[in-house]
Amino acid sequence: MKVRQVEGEIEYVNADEKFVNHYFGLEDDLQVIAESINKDAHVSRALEAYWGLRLIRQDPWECLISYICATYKSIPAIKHMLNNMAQKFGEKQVLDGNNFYTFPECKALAAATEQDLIGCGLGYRAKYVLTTAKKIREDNFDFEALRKLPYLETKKVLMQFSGVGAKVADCVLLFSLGKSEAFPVDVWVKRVILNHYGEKLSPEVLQRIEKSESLSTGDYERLNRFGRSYFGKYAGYAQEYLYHYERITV
DNA sequence: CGTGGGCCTGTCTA
DNA sequence: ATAGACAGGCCCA
Repeated sequence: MKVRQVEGEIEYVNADEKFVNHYFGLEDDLQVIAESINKDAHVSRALEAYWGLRLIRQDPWECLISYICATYKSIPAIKHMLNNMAQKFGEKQVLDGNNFYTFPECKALAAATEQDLIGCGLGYRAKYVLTTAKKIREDNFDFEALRKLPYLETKKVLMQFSGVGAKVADCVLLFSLGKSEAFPVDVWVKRVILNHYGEKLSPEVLQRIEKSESLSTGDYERLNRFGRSYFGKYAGYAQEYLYHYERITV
């Protein structure tokens, strides 16, 4: 499948238009979403600066494993790891004479050894990926069933997997399970909140997260809850715009 | 039940 | 060039 964007127009080259629209969130009504999350001048600036930014709908399995791998890693390093895994455990596809590798199936990773995965550069994450893949296979786990559950319940289920804490769970909920109220708090979102929403938190909490490098479980919950209650049912979209704005612009 | 320390290793900077 | 810091957090004590 091949698709590209040229001058704001999307070209569907041998691609399933319906799939592409769904995958890139093109069906989402940005006007409605923007009205819903446009609570203050700062998020308003972010919306204007990156108008058109949307949430993708990844495959939940792929999303889960990718974010397990993403912990405590830089983005280039994450890409590298995922490429290694795809080459070693994915299926080869040829398009226009170029080789590509699909994201590995659960079956393939469950059959891997820890050393295989360490060889892909996963480090200590190898154990998490392996344990999670095996559990999904043993339980015959159904990601689709999660779509019917409410946000908090779904999050609890995901957090039972090895290597999945609140942040990873929130990312999977947002980017693959359609839970638009999920509000992942990573280091960048933490900076957003410190720099622009400090007055929304209690002074004690504010002071604590300012001086600490990492986020405790409790403080993650507090920032996450702030995002969801302040921005509402499309908090995840607010998160995306604010995150992007903080990374690129500020 | 909440909190702090340790962690594989690829990238980037000094 | 090569060492050292840091990275889209999680687990365990």
